Amino acid sequence: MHTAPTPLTEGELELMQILWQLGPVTILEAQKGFDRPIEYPTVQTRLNRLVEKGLARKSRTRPAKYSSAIEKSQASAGHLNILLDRVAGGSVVPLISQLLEEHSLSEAELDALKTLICRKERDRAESSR
Amino acid sequence: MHTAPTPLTEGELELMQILWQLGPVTILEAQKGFDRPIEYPTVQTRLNRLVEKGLARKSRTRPAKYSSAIEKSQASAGHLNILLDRVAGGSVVPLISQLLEEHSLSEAELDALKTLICRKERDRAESSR
DNA sequence: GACTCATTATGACGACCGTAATAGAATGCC
DNA sequence: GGCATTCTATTACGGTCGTCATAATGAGTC
Repeated sequence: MHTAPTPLTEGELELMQILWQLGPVTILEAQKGFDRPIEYPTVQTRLNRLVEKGLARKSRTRPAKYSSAIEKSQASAGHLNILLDRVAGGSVVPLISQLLEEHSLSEAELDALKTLICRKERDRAESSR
Repeated sequence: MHTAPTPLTEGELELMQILWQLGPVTILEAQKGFDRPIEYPTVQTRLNRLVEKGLARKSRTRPAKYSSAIEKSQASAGHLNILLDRVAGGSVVPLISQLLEEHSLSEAELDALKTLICRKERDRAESSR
C-alpha cells in the first residue's frame, strides 16, 4: 500500500496531534488544545492551511469542525521514513540502535521489544514457508 | 547530558548528511556530494547559513573547507526526540513497533536487534547491581 | 428589522529556506 | 603586470509557515 510521503512540519504535526487526540474540533476547541497561549485566528489560519493541503477536513456545519484527514500512522510513517533515509541511511537497525542508546528502557519495555521481535521472526518463518 | 534540541529542516539535514559523510569539504566538493543537480551558489548559500546557525564551521583557508559543527548523533537525536514526543507520545516501544511493522527486516537484521536488546538488558542488570 | 454576539474570511507581516544570478576578489600562469 | 580561472560575497526572489489584526458575515434575540 505504500504509505504516503507525508513530511509534516513541526507546527503541522503539533496541530495534527491535537486533531488526532481530540477528534473533530471547532477552532475554539483546537485553540484550547494548545498547551500554550495562541490566538484564535492563528489557529484558524493554520487549520485552514491544513485543509488546503488535504491533511484535514472541515465540516460545513455552523461552528465548523475540523478533523484529521490522514491517519496518525501515515504521518508518523512519513517522518520515520525521512529519518531512516537521512539519518540512518535507510536501514532500520542503526536507527533502533540509536533509540536504545539514548533512552534507557525499563525491563518491561525491553521485554516488550523482545516479544515484538520474536513475533516478527515467526511472521517471517510463516510467510517464507 | 541532555542532547541538544536540534531540529534541522529537511534541507539542512540533507546538507549536514554530506558533511558527515565526506568530512571537511569545499563548496565544490559538497556540490558534487549531491545526487541531484544543484547550482554552486545554492550550495554556497546553504553552507554559509549552516555556519551562521552554528551547525557547521568554515575554515579560513583559500578554498574554504566546511565541516560539521555538531555530531550526527546529536542531530538525529533531535529528530528522534521530536518524533518520540509528537508521534509516539514520548515512549520508545510504540515507535519501534511501528518501524518493525512498516519495514520487513531480514533474518539477520532481526537477529541484530535481538542482540542489541540482550546487550541492553545486560547493561541494565549491571548498572542496577 | 435592528442589535449583539459568535463565527469566519481577508489580508498582512516577518522569518526561514531553497534557489540562483551576478558582481567582486584572489590566485596562478605567461 | 596582465589575464584567465577559480573562488567568494552580495543580492534577490518566491514559497511556506507561524503569527495575528481587523473586517465581514451569519445567527439568535427583542
